[in-house]
Amino acid sequence: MPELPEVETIRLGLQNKIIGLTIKQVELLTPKSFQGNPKDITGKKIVGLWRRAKILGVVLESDFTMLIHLKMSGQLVYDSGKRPALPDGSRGRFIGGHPTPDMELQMPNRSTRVIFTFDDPLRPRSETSGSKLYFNDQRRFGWVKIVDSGQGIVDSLLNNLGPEPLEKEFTWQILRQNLLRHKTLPIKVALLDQSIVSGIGNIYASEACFNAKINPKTSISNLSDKQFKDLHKGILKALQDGIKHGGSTRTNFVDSEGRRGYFLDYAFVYWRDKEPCRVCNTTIEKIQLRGRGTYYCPSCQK
DNA sequence: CACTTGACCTGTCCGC
DNA sequence: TGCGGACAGGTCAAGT
Repeated sequence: MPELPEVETIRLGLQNKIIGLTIKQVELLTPKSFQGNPKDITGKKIVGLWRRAKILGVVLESDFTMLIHLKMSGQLVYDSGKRPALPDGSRGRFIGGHPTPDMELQMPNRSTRVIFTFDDPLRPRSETSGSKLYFNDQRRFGWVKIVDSGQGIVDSLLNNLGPEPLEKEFTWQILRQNLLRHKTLPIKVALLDQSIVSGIGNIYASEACFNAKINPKTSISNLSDKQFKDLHKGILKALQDGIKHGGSTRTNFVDSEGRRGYFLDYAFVYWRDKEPCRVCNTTIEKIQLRGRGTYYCPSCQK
């Protein structure tokens, strides 16, 4: 579920917490979730943190970068060790009405795969002190990968990705050009293709089509230039709104402090089938496209 | 070549 | 109550 806005929310939260910290220990509770040698990053200081598409990069001094993909159910939760990891305010309702079991708020929990412990500058001699970063992943699709920072290795792993939608080089003309490589695809399916535009997943693909007033089934070859422009704007709005509300939590997304995101309280179509359109009151419909749930307003999106 | 399906996983929900 | 099956959705490999 983490898409660009969710990963960006995590990056923004971690940025002022872990840069400058030194990794003291790496514990692999689920070794399969971690590729590479933990020794390559142990004792190294974190000097940078970036996001490309849905991938986070943790840059370490002297040669290594740790790439993290959260896939469906990944979380990165930071615990300073100085106060409760998860403030009481986070124990809110989840969409769908599931109260959050306290157990899931404890770190570590049964979905914790990797624990990073940092040197605590305040208590450098203690073995047990130090803040921690927990990589949790219920479904184990996500991964952490240690790669050499140099020799273009990181670039080669990222170079099949399409443009970053929130960067200025992502124009409507670029969007059109990349989409026209696949003339017959339904537009919503194409938006999930990371080589066309990166970072969009199933939630924001439906929302972007709604914002542009385009039916998600529409074949790319049938789109006008006005519709490419509207789609470009619709993508930006969906992603920016997602970031503004701290991401989308349908089941288990949380930010770096364990807090849910609120975008779905403002979404127009995603997970709103059988509910009235916020614009025209028509009942929102759900269909399957390429096996993925797709939501739209049959009246606003002809 | 264009496109679809299956695999990877776990947890929840629904019908019988 | 228990059980089987569908569903959730990111990405890649394999299949049509």
